[in-house]
Amino acid sequence: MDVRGSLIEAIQKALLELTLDLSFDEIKLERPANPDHGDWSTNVALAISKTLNRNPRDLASEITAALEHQSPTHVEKIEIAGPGFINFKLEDSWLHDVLTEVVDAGIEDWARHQIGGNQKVIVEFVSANPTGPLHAGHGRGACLGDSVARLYQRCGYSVQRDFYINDRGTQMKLYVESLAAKASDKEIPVDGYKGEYIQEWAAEMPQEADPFEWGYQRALRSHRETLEALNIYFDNWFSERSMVDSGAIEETLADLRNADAVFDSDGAVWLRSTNWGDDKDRVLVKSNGEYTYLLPDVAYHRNKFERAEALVNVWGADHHGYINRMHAAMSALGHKPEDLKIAITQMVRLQRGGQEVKLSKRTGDIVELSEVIEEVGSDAARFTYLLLSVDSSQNFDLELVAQQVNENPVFYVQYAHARIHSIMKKSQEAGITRSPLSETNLSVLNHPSELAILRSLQELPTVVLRSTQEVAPHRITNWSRDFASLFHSFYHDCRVFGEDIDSSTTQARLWLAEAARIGLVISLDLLGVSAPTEMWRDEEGEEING
RNA sequence: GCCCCUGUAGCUCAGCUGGAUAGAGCAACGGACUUCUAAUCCGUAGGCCGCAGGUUCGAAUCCUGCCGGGGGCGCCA
Repeated sequence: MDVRGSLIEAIQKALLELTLDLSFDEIKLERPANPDHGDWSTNVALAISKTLNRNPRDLASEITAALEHQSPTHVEKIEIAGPGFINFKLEDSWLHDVLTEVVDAGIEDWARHQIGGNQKVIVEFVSANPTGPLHAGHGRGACLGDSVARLYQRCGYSVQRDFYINDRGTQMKLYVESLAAKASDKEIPVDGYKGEYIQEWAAEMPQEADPFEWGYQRALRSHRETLEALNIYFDNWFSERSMVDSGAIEETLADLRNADAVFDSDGAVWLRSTNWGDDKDRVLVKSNGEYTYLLPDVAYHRNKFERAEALVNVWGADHHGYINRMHAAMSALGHKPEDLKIAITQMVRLQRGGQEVKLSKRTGDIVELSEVIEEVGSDAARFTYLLLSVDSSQNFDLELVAQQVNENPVFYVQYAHARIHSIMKKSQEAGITRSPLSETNLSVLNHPSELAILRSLQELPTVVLRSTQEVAPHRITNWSRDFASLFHSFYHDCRVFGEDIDSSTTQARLWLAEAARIGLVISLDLLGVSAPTEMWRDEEGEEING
């Protein structure tokens, strides 16, 4: 059991002595921001004082007295502060235990959770129409979805990545018509696609090819290649058309009818989504007999629920109005809304040197995601897309991310990793071998910079958990920045080896570096960013990754 | 008009499941390379947390209203 758990248990026991029965989860233990407030702190006395109608400081002193009888491990001092906080000052040894835990768990198991219980989760993301290349805005959803999938995996879920392909319907028809028109030098339809790529792809298309099938495959290949450049791979490319062929769409409609969730009006078939909190009922089948976008998508979600117990969708901000109707449809089919989690990413505004670059797919002046990757590199692209909360809109400045290394934190984090490798390599070259951890005296680690690294490592499991629950990989990005900063400080303050460093210190610091490496690799992997072992910079200041 | 996101340092943003003195990066200024990579480190300065109420022992965080910014409100996808 870690310190946190044993402290909470101790508090629980102390409360029982005062005939107060609180559950483990009711007792909050926090890491205070101010070091003067100790290593851990609880507000439990404040929280219960109201219902007991007692003075919180009196309660705190009674709880503290009961705690002191138990003398919990690592606890050096217990203090009451402010309105009634109970602060625990711990011996440094608790952090030395953290080091051992981290190294024992390793990259594989530190900050890994089993809360998923191998439950199947499908993360659906990107799902861009196969009507043209992915643009820069898709990058955010792509990086987010992939990172969320990695987070779920780390929390013990069995994850599949799904890409839903709208390979039928109006937009597809317009795309194919545009492509065919361009190929035969005819006028592109009024609402058609007019981007540069239409011309390029039309020129590639063999004369005898079926524009529909060829155009569809061409767009899919474009998507696949771009995503692979970001190291993103899908388990399922799910075709909308396939559900027409299999009858799944009609089955879905029948299921909705059986659930009394549809009605006919004005010659159209409607989903009674207002029954489940939507502002309007929604058309499923138009009066001309064609499906709207909604019905096949409902069928697709029905299919996903056949394959998994929980679903996560990553949608763009323009789809937010769609959440209610999809939840309504799933409720009608007997699923729980909380089993379909929908993350909305706010807009990405692409800029180049402060000048806005338009994202529109139909102006013909698009910036493709592949161009972004080419310009800034996969690592910088992923890190940048995952830097902000998805609730904030993002200005992604290509020039800044590609060139101004100082404003670009990805290199800062990767450099910390490269430095660790350099320490390992150089110490080996100096003839130092790392002795087993069990034979290493960690108590020499007492410099604030050393202890700060261990404190931060101790927090990573919590960060991972919250990141997953909140669909918020940016917490990982921010943790990795803060952690890299702590490592760089340590690097400066504490030399690992050299003439004036005794061998026991060298040994302990080598293990500290190893623990730091584990933390960095885990966090970078969750972001899908590489962890280079060397990074050098040439004389012009351009970065070169090794 | 309705719905979603948002407003925190000059700029870009964390922090929001209520906690103690609100943080980081960049920009500005001043320091640190004979030593494991200076892509680094240390320091200084910089804040009515949009505004006004409310709840609370305690509010950047929760609630209400207002103001500003972005997005969405089709038998389009």
